Amino acid sequence: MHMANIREIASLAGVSVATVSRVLNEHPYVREDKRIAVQQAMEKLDYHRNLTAIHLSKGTTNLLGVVLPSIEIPYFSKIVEGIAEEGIKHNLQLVLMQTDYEIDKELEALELLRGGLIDGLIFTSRAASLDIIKEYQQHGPIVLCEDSDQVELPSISIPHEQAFQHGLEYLIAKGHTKIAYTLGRKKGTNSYKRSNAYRRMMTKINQPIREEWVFDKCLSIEDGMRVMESWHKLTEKPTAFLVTNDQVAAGLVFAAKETDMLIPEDIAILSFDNQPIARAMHLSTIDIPIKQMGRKAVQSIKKTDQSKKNKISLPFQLIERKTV
Amino acid sequence: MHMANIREIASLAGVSVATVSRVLNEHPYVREDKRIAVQQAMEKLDYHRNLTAIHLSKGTTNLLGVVLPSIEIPYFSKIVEGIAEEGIKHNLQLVLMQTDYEIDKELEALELLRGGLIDGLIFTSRAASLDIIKEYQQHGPIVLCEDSDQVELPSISIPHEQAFQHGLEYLIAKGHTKIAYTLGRKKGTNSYKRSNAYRRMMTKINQPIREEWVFDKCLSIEDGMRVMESWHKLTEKPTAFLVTNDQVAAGLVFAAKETDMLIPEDIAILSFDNQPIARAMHLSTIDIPIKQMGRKAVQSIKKTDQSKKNKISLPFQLIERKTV
DNA sequence: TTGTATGCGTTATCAG
DNA sequence: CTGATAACGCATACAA
Repeated sequence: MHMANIREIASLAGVSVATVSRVLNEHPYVREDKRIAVQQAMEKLDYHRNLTAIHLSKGTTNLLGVVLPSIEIPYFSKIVEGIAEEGIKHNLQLVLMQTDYEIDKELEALELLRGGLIDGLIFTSRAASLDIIKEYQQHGPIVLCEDSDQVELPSISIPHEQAFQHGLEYLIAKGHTKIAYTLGRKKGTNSYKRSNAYRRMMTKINQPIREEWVFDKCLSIEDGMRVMESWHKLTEKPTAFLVTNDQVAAGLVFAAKETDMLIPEDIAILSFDNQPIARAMHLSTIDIPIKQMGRKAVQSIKKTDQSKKNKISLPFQLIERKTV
Repeated sequence: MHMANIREIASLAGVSVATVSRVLNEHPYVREDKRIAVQQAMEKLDYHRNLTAIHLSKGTTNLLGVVLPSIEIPYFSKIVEGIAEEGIKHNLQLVLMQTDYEIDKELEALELLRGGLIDGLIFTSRAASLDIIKEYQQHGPIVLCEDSDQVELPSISIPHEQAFQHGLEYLIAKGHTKIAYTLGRKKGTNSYKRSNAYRRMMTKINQPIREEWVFDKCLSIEDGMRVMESWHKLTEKPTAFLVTNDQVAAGLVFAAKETDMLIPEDIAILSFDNQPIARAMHLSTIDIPIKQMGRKAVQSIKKTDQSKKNKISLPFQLIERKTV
């Protein structure tokens, strides 16, 4: 099946390609009879525009890149959901890039931006350094979904340090002083903030910082179960956990059940996100407007004045349920 | 910042654009000194290829479309994970299209194929009719992730009818005859197969088909909880549930706990997928190689002879745990 | 209101 | 081994 192009339409309709292009793009100033002739020609040859050609000609693609470590983690798929919903309003298609936190893959995403394949790029999380990422700003808007201190790159997040502190204060108010915590990725910016809050808080209430009480690479239910299992091996045992997300909390709860431990009597658990599973399991958690983050990220990309407001902070909210 | 093009490189290096293109594409037959001159020119002008131009010239984009109703449902994000992993091997980028089962959005995806923006399209699920989709095959490979009877469109799936029957037989062997079931989307092909198996099996064991025992639109934890709540209102109550996926099963279990019902004593629950939550909650479930489906879908797209094997069937496996 | 000509940045053919 | 030149398909400034 042959794909007709704009030239063939023009000749069949007895007009120039410019006129065809005009009716294609709904320009004013094209005589009605010609417009009709063109439309009939398009109909007859089953004409449809070649999008790549349009992109080359216009120098823009309406494609938005999204880098994320893994789509299977609910936190990220929810951000993507938000990005997708907002993207549709702006007529943007999403190019998804799963990186597993491999810097090379993140660089590939950046190269797509430089290569003009995507008009903008959202990092839902990252492993690459800011200095590297900044370099690519000249090729298109980039936004980070993290609680960043710098202002050269737009970012959007909840204030993680505050939120974590708030969680700790809540646990302390409930009588806990021996508090362990888990992180998704120790090296991440958000994790860094959370650790900051932890150290500050522990110092304040005169508790030592125990390295064996911080668990890295905790993102899934299985990770949560693994943490609970290692809890049993601890010589000194914490009485409360402040964890990465609801999945990890769920894993902790499931594993606790295996050994007939009582939540929150034996161990209190507070998590982040407030995903559906948290409500279903009565998990106490700190709500994060994740989908909203995705939406705002797209809006930030679309803003022409990327310089105007570089750092967007969203609210969090502690939800009291039955695990603390 | 100006983006240099191939012509500028050519003139700076004192060669033709053809030669530049040759070193760019690592062609043989280009003299070493010229190659070096070109490379130095590229270095000096910080040259990087424009991907859109390449795509237009080559008539191919290395972009693969993926349509799915919602990325938040673990079943779909896991397929995407498989697609992403396999896609990376073939140097494919993913264009994700969330449709919420709206036909218009599926049509948009098909238009991207026709417009040459994507080289192929994977339907992880669909609402549009096969007749419509078939029309677009001329513009690129399309593959369906469903248990399809037709052979004009390539498809990949587990045999849902067999699998559902297997599940029913297991429940029956455990002494159940009053069996309810849930579906993700009644109109979907896979659901259709499941319903077929149900009707056949109920007839076989001389049980009536009760419309109030089939629950539509069940995909999430919340849906599962909702179903359990409506169970209480049933005049005639089933003793077992065969449900869409592990999330729905989890919802049933959580809701059951609210009213102190015992699983499996009061109600048996068997689900599909075997996602991590199933192991964590000791859910009896029918394992589906979801990620593998995604991988195979990409492989099927890449195969030149789309006619060769149009229907791929993957194995399923019943995992006995503690909810039946 | 319309057409011509040029540009977008590559690749590929073909002659040399 | 190299270069001129024609695609690829569309948009658009400019002239008419």
